[in-house]
Amino acid sequence: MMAKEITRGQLAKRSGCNIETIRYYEKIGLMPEPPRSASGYRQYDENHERRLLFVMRGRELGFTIADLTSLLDLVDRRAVSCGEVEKLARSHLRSVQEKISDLKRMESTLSDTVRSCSGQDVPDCPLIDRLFDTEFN
Amino acid sequence: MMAKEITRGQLAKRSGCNIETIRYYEKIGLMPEPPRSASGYRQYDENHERRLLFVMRGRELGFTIADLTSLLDLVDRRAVSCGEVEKLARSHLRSVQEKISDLKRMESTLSDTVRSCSGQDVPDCPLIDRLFDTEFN
DNA sequence: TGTAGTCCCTGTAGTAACTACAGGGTCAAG
DNA sequence: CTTGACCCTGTAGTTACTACAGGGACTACA
Repeated sequence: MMAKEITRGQLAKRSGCNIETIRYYEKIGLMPEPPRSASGYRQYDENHERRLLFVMRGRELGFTIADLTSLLDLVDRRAVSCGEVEKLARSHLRSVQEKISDLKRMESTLSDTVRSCSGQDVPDCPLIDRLFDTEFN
Repeated sequence: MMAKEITRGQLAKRSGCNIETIRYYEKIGLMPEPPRSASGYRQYDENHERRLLFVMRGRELGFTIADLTSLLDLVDRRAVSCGEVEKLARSHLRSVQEKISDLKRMESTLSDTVRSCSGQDVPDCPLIDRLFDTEFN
């Protein structure tokens, strides 16, 4: 089989991942150390690209590096158990939902407060008042 | 007027702020350096407490330290302009709204995917497939 | 053959907003 | 006078990258 290896820069371009991030993922063990050319250049193949895309998609879904390390470890050990993965994913889902509700709380307070702003160049400001006001914990 | 100064630990307890965080806020200039007792203990008064609560409420609303530095700078210079504050707050509000929509996208993908999980101890898993699948960018 | 430009290599530092030590001094109670 | 709970300082660790600096390698072109 023909290898058609690519460099780190090429992998970065193809995947859309920052070139330094690829090296970072290697350093923390999320990406394997690829073989090197005679002059020390990293040589990546389709498996590396596949794995990098896995990581990138996982990150887009908000999984932590630790989560992805666990998931890829299951894959690497050929020990994927849908039940286990689901457990991790559901726990992540809950944390995403918590973040959403935190942010929604912020959003409603912010928009309520900003709505009552005059927008004029005056020293009296509802937001400043609200932040100083002892009534709001 | 009677001063009734309190220590850092007391301020921490009263405000609910972590004791180390108070020192951190001082280091980055968000809190002023308080006077010291003869033996070097920090002595805080109501103004410090008020300011700390301002910062804590601001952080709860998701403002960055830089935002709060700007806001408090306006206050300190007695140059609060509701228009200016509103501009900052609206820009922050937009970023909160963006975060919400990012998280909602994550949430829907995650819950869709997890819903199709068998939850059984089997190697075939929709989430893993989805992360590996080239169809999903 | 020389050289310019673009890659790649390494290690390290910086980002945000804290949080948690270690190693030492202080203060109040018994 | 000792014990325990405080306070002080500086520094390192956390998350997930990102951005250098200083040096080698490779390609194209004159």
